Order: sequence, then structure tokens, then C-alpha cells
Amino acid sequence: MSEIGIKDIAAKANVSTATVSYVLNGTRNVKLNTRERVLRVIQEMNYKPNNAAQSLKRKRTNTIGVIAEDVTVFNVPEIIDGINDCADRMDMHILLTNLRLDKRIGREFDRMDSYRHYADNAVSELLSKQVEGIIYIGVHPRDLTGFIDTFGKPIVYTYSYTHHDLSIQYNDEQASYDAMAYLVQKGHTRIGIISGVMDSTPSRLRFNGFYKAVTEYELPFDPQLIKIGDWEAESGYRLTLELLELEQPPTAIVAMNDVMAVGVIRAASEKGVHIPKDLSVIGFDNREFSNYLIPRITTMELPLHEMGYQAMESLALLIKGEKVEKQPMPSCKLIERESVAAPRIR
Amino acid sequence: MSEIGIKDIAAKANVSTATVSYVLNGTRNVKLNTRERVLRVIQEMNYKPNNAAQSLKRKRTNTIGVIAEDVTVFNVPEIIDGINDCADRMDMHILLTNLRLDKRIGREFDRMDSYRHYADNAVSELLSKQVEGIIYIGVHPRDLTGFIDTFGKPIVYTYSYTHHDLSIQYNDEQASYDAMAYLVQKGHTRIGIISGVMDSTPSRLRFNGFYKAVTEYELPFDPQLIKIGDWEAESGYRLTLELLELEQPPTAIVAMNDVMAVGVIRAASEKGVHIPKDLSVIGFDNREFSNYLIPRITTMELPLHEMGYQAMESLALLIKGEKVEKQPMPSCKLIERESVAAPRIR
DNA sequence: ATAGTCTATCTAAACGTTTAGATATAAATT
DNA sequence: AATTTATATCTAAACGTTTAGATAGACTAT
Repeated sequence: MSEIGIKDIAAKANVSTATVSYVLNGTRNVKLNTRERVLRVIQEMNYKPNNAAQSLKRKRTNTIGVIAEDVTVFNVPEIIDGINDCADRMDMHILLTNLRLDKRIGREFDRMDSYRHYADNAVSELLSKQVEGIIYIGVHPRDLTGFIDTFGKPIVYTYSYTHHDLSIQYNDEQASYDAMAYLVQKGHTRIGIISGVMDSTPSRLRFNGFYKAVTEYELPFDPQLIKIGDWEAESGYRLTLELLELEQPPTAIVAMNDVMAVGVIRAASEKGVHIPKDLSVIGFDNREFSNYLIPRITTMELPLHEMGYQAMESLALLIKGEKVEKQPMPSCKLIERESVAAPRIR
Repeated sequence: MSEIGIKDIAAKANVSTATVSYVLNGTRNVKLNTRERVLRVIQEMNYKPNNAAQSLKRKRTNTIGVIAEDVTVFNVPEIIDGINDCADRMDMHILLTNLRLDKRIGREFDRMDSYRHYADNAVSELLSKQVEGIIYIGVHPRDLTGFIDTFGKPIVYTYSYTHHDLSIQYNDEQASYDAMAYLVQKGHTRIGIISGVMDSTPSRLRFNGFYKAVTEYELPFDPQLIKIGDWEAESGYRLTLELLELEQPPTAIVAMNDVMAVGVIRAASEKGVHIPKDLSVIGFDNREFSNYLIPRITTMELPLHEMGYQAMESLALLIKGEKVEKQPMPSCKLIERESVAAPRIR
């Protein structure tokens, strides 16, 4: 702790501590003369108010907790950046807790009790730290809601699908629809889909967008074109091979993430199928590598920064006790690169 | 704030607040009987000590500040993960500040005063928040040292080269040497280098490792094989083209980062040079995409987690006022993949 | 000149803990 | 039984701010 306190300033400036506090916070008028004197002393002595004391008295910490399931997952830093960006403007600070879920309890999540244990702990510590609210970044927030509500602190979720009022998400259905629309506009009608695991909400939503496009554009619907992947590159590879072996292969493939798109490229390159001349590919996520592959992948960028920003905005509103009306979901943005072209005329 | 305080617990459990505090902190003996009673009441009322009050009295916040120049830079989250991992074990919390340097003042850093402004602000706020120390993650920490030392709080730098005692870095020279040694062991003697920008310390250190290997293994030294890049893919592309046009082109290339290695691959693929049969490539960083390219790039992985962990460990020591003896630098690890093979016999 | 208004500053209590020292009770020693 | 020692608990001050209410001085309106 800095050893010098408001008393030292008051003494040296020949005023009461109250006056010092007033110039610091601007809560009452202070004569220009004395204000300047106080400010000078503060400067000279390098005084910084003790935030612990302030928080105690003010009953406000200006701090929120951010719980991330794993900060090293690709989309998390960008979200944090968005949160931070907004927090900065509102003079809020971020107490970060990284659950390290994958590393601690493995990828299986078979032991949800263990997950709850870590999550509860994190929340508990943050609450004790007097955070004014919490933002949760991750895909496994179930059950957390009830727990936190016990303490009457607001919480908002990002990057996760909860039934909780405040779950900030991007418009997944629209994104998928837009990807299809883009391909249709390029002239494609036989479009293959490689999905993520079926029990994930993004997969389902993206299918919705897909079907919506199929019916709206009156595309011929062929169930053979729909392949269930698992988000990993290998599944993209394997399923593309299957797609290419079809009697009438698709002229374009939508992979529900860039990682699987990598598999598509690998399969195509092995089979001598040229991308984009023989086959167009669209990915999702705009992962950095998507710009480094040959060809550079056209992909749907997720509005991560915006999501973080919006989450912080909503949380701030909740903290102030204001109603937060549902905002429009931030939407994805198509990044056009080299992996899409018009289909060959046969 | 949770409305219930230690007084409420004390009242309901028929003891003084002191006793409650003792059972909470274990600072004095409390009869088993009463301890249990107090604990029960605490449970029932869902009481969490007010951390602001605790900090104020204890003069300890158990909080450190982490300043990142940009959390979205690829290596930062992993470092934060390491810090967090260690902090967890020591019951320390992390107050995160993201400078967003690139986004705020552009990539030029021509306005270092502006940088100082943001950095100073961040430090100032953290100090006011009573952090017990600071970890700085970034490459531009100059001048910060003096500023913080003013307040007598310890600071440790990561991922940056300072003359400050406590700058946690990995062994760059060794990494470069190891990369060379690996290629030599595969049979290469004509090895091209594509460096990062010359005025960066990593570039210089990696050159040192390179020269060390050249002399130790008595490789023929040809200045034509040394190309100065700028960390970007395009430079890797352009310089590889130059290298391939040499009368006697190299049989292997070390690119000082994976991004430039992408350029190497692009150039090779355009020229019909097969990797790894005709040309071997090693990158640095083990970026995620390096595993998705064709071929998968063999690369040097940076010990980011370990650096973060070590930074936190050292900081904790400093906070306790203990001397921290210089630890051995964490070293990089070669990730063997598909981009290196023995050179063709001609 | 007197009362009323403003303005600038001060006094002192409060925020919710921790903790040194006081006190009361029980156990051990004589 | 009287004294000492050990154990369990209590009392109250302190941590460094903020802020309601008091006070004093200067200005305004009568």
C-alpha cells in the first residue's frame, strides 16, 4: 500500500480530509485557490486514493468479474477485448478468472459436478471480491444461473446458449442463410453441408438458416448433401471425400467452421479437385489461418468484439438497476477470399 | 454488496464479531462447539466477507495487475493462462488491463508519448486498486520501469526484452540453434534463413543461435542464404522466391515465424518445389494454423504457459519481499511435423 | 444595521473487517 | 483451598475513505 493517505494530503494542504475528498471527487464546490493547492500537494506526494477504503465506503467497486472457460480458445480473447473496450469507457475494471476447464477436467465434460465445483468456486471468490456483476464466456453455463442469482448480482452470458434472459449471441441462423445466399448468387444450386456435432446449438441454428435458404431459393433438396461432422479437420476431410464420390457431387460446400474447411481443402487437393474452380468452399469463424491456406478461405467472421462490448453494456445497465431491452443480435460478416467461384458449366 | 455482514453472523450465533473472524481466518483457537455453530450460521445466511473491508484492514488485496498490450495477439492468452494457473494456487486474483495498443494508436508506434500515456494510466489505476504487483505482457515496456518503481511495487515483464532484472523470456538463441541442429542432423548443410525485422531482439538472438550452429557444425557460410524479412507472410513469399532463384538454392529454410513460413510454402508451391522433398521448412511459434497447412509445418513451440507461470511465481516472491534468483529460461520445443525431410541427393 | 442566503470548509460518524489486549472461565499446580 | 496457567471469548480501536450536517464568513436584500 502506498503509505500516504488523505490525511497526509489534508495536513500538508492545511485543509480537512473532507475538502481533499471534495476536490478529488468533485462532489462539492471548492474554492479555486484551495483546489489548486490541494491538487499540487497530491501531485507532489504522488497520492493515490486507497481503493479498498473507497469501495468500502461507497459500496461500489467499479469492478466486474469475467469468467472464461478457457482463455486460450480462439474466440475468447476477442470477446474479452470487447468487454475491456466497453469497460474502459465506463471506468470499470475487470477481474479475470480462467476456469481452464479443458485442461483441468478434460474435454469430456462427463464430470459436470467437477465443472460446477470450479465454476461455483470462481463465482464465490468473485462475489467476495465485491464484483458488481459477472460476465460468463463459455459454452457450459448451465446451472450457474440459479447459483449466482442467489446473491442478487446480475450476470450475463456470452458465447453460450442459455435460457437466461441475458445471453449475448450472434445471429447464427442469419449467418448460415447469408452464406447460402452468397453461394446461390454465385450460381450454385447443389450445395453440400458439413455440420458440427449435432447436439450443439450452433449446428442446429445453422441448419435452420440452411433450410430457410433452401426453401426460399427453391433449391433442389438432396439429403445426401448433408453430412454430420464433429468440428475437427479430419471429419471435414472424410466427409468431403464422401461428398466427392457422389454421383452428382456438390459444386460448393459450407463447412460449419474453418477447421473442417481445412479438411475440405485437403481432400480436394488429394483428389485433384481444384478450389474454387471445381469446388467452392465457405468456412465459419474467420480463424487467422483461413487467410494463410491455399486458397485463402472465404469465411463467416463472428462479431466477437461486438458481443463482448454488448455484454458489458448490458451488464452495466443491469448494475444500475435499469431494464435492459433485448438488443438486436450482432451479425456475422462474410469475408470474401479465394475459395468461392461460380460453378463450372457442364 | 451483500447486505449481511459479520455483525449479523455474530448476533445470530451469539458471539462477538471477533470470534466470527477467528473461525473465518483460523487466527485463534475457537471451541469446536462454537466454531460449528458459527459456520452453520454463515452457511445459512450465505455470508461472504466483504473483501474491501478485509483489504483495508489487512493491507493486502491478494490481487495483482496484468497489463497486456493486446490480448488478441496470439501468444498473450497462453501467457495469461500460465499466470492464472499459478495465481490460482497462491490465492491471487488478476485484474486485467488490455492496453489495445495496436487498435488505439496504430501499428506504427510513432507516437510513443501516446503509448506512455495509456500505459501510465493503466498502471496508475491498478496501483489505486491496490494491486500488490504488476505483470506486463508486451514488447514495448520501455520507461515503464522507472514509473512503477516510484511506488515501490514490484513488476515483472514477460515477452519483452528489458534491461530490468525481471524480464521473463524463453531461450531464443537456443531455440534457433536447436532448429539448425535438427536440420543438420537430417543432413542439410545449405540452410536459408528468413528473419524478422532486424531491429527486434528476437531476430538478433535467433541469428546468434544460427551463427553458433554454423560455426559449431562447420557449415559452409554463404551470406546469400540470409534474408531479412519483416514477420509478414508476404516477405516469406518474396524472399523464398529469391532463395529459390539462387544458383545453388538452399535445401532447407528456417523462417523466424510461422506466418512467414506460410509465404515459403506459397512460393514453393507456385514454383513447383515440393515440400519437404525438395525443400525443408521450419517455422517458429507453433501457431495453430501451422498444423493445418499442407504440409503441416514443423515448428518451434514457445513455452508461453511456462513463461506466464514463472512470471507469477517471481512476482509472488517479490511481493513477499524475498530475493528472486534468476531462473533458467524456459526453452522452446520442436514440434516435428511434415515439412522437414532429408535433402535430395543430387 | 439586521436578517436571510450562499458559499466554502470543517467535524465526526460510518463503511465491514481484523486484531491487540482485556476478561472470564476452566484446568493444572501447589 | 489458593494460586498459577491455559483456553476461549469479548471489547474496542483501527484501516482510509466519504458524506451528512454543522459552522463560519461573505454577500444580498431589507
